[in-house]
Amino acid sequence: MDQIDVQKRIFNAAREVFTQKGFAAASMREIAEKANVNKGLLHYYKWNKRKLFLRVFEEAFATFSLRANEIFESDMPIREKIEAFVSHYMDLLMANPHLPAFVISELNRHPEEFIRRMMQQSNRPDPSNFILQVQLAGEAGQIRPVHPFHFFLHLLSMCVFPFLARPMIQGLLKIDGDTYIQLMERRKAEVISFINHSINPD
Amino acid sequence: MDQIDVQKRIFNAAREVFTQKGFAAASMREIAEKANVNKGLLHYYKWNKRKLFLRVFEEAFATFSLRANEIFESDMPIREKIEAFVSHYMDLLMANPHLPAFVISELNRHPEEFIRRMMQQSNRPDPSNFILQVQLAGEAGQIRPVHPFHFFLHLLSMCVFPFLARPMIQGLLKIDGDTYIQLMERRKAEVISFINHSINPD
DNA sequence: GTCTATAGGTAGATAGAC
DNA sequence: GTCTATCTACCTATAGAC
Repeated sequence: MDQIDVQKRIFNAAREVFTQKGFAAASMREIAEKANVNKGLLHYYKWNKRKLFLRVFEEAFATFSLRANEIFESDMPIREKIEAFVSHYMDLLMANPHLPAFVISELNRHPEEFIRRMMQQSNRPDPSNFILQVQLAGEAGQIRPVHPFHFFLHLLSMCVFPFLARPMIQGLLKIDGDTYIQLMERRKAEVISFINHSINPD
Repeated sequence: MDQIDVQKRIFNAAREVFTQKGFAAASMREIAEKANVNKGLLHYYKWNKRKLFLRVFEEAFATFSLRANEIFESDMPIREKIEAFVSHYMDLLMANPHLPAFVISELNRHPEEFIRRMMQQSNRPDPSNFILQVQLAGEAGQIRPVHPFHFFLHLLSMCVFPFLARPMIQGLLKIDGDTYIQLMERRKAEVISFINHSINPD
């Protein structure tokens, strides 16, 4: 572990601490300890708490928005695209189960700054292609006409929310983390089926 | 404002500060200032930061779980109950638009403690009645048979998630807070219609 | 590059005057 | 009940020895 480049050790430690504790509860001391470097070194490498946090947050946010854009902008028929989104996006969420809560928490802590900063970046989420496709598919009779933006929100909500409410759901069902992942794996088919039944033309 | 009972002023200030900043970023000084009382008074009234926070969190959590239980345990046919839930729960969310992010953030910050503490309380969320009703309605052919727990999750997700992702959605659509509320008011009918189309028997 | 020491600030909590 | 003053602990960040 100590073999790895110091810069990388610092950043990995920062990711771990910030995503677990959030900006306010995190400390530079803890990041330094976890990276096995001296506190002073963080500043030698031109980091401060805010810069380190912004890098971690942007990486986390980009993880989710890039994958979503990838799928939304791909060249697939609407139903396949919905299936691909549910399947691949939930895979991503299962691989990073605590990142969604981190992003949502910090995003709501400074909403104006978030809107200002993130929405000017190239990696911002952009479902416009998908929304247009839903609109056109409805007009062409391929699917039941639905409000395209709200449909996008339905899709995203059903995939992401269970990971935000995870502690509550684990408490309700009295299940452990592994069982939770199994439940989410099973959920993919449930979400796809639920959506497909809703958008079948009358 | 200074007329109000000191205890109530303290608690109102605590609610405001904690829900806006979260536990870690909140300070007793700020709560005291907002309540127009001396810092020392907070401790005179036997409060400390943790106790004050727990009261605020429990109140916020109970707000959402009590209303949900109320609807889930009411005596209504399944379709009416779904409509009532979407309508009344989204009303509650619109009336407290920043509480969901607060609850989800803090809940994920200490998941084990949350599961231990909240799930033993009388006001914990309990959708078991609703889940059973969905199961029975499916068997009776009133609705298409669906996985009852995942269906409950679909319903909750579509109502709550848009309030958690609010800054992102406002950024995407370039709309202000008032327009957002209008969008959510409109959303009620979209969610109800989306669900109804999905659960119509084949 | 890596360390120690410390500056400078703010946090929660308490003691005691009034 | 309400105030001031203060304690202890921790934070970020920096200066400077090695």
